[in-house]
Amino acid sequence: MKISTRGRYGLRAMLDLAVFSRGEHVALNAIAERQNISENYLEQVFSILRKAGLVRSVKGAQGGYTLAMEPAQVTVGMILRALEGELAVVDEENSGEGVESAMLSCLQSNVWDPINASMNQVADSISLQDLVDSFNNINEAPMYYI
Amino acid sequence: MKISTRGRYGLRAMLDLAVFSRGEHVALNAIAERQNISENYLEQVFSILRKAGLVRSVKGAQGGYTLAMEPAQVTVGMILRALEGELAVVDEENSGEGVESAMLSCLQSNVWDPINASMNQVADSISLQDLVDSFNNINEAPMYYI
DNA sequence: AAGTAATCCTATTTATTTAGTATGATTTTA
DNA sequence: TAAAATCATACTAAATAAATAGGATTACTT
Repeated sequence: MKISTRGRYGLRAMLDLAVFSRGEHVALNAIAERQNISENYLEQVFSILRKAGLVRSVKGAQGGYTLAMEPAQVTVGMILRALEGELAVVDEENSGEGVESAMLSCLQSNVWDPINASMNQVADSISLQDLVDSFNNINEAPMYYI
Repeated sequence: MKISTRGRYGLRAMLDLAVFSRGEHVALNAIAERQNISENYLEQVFSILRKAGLVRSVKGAQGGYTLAMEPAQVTVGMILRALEGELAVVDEENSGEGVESAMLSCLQSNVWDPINASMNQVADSISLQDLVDSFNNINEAPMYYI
């Protein structure tokens, strides 16, 4: 029922990147330090984000990561689905017969599908830019992304 | 990210009870058999449901379980919260300071809270009676609850 | 050209949670 | 009194999650 640390760390790291990178590469150890996350573990998370096309990497000294798209183009849903797989509270396939199977289908279409749809809809309605704006507001420090 | 078997089994068992009990006690082994669930495991699930006030039990031979309320009064949300705890994808408390903490609050209020709210809203909008109706429709066998 | 700072890759370990099993006690009906 | 059921709890096994570790590769800098 809970989103794992991978998803939570990853979303937070993406927000960190959006707030602090200003188009330049940011090394993982900077993010890891700011966010108090194990650098080794963050590497695994960024490997997923990179393969999903959400961040770009530059290897070598002075390398690091940048967002692959504008913050306004990236939704929370895209990030979470990349890290956690389909945003779904249940995904049983069910192709049997009988009472058990009929109830499983009934629950799938009346309960799980609507819950899954609403989660995805909310997650897709929030962009990384929305988070950046909110964060800057909270911090009352509109110094980033001038 | 997934609802555990406890929640899934429990919801299915509640639907089974609503469909098949017609106000009489139903023994766990009947449900376990119909739904293909380990009886021992179902016992644990029903222990939770009983303590949550969702079912009533009668001990001894010819005993069993009945719903504690009318199916129209019980929502999917009530059942799932009883079995799974708060329906929330994240619940970190966070009372620190600094960038890390500010981002955690930002994500909590902009992402997790809205997702949690929408899940609960959907789950609370579906009653057990809705599921019974849908199940009977699917089965085209309006023979229960005459 | 060498050294260094970074990503990249993947194996291993540890901890936690989930799922299921087992057993015996208690209660009530027949 | 026997049988059928809930009740309670302890235990085990499997799966998943979280973190750690270490080396390979790449590219910048001096």
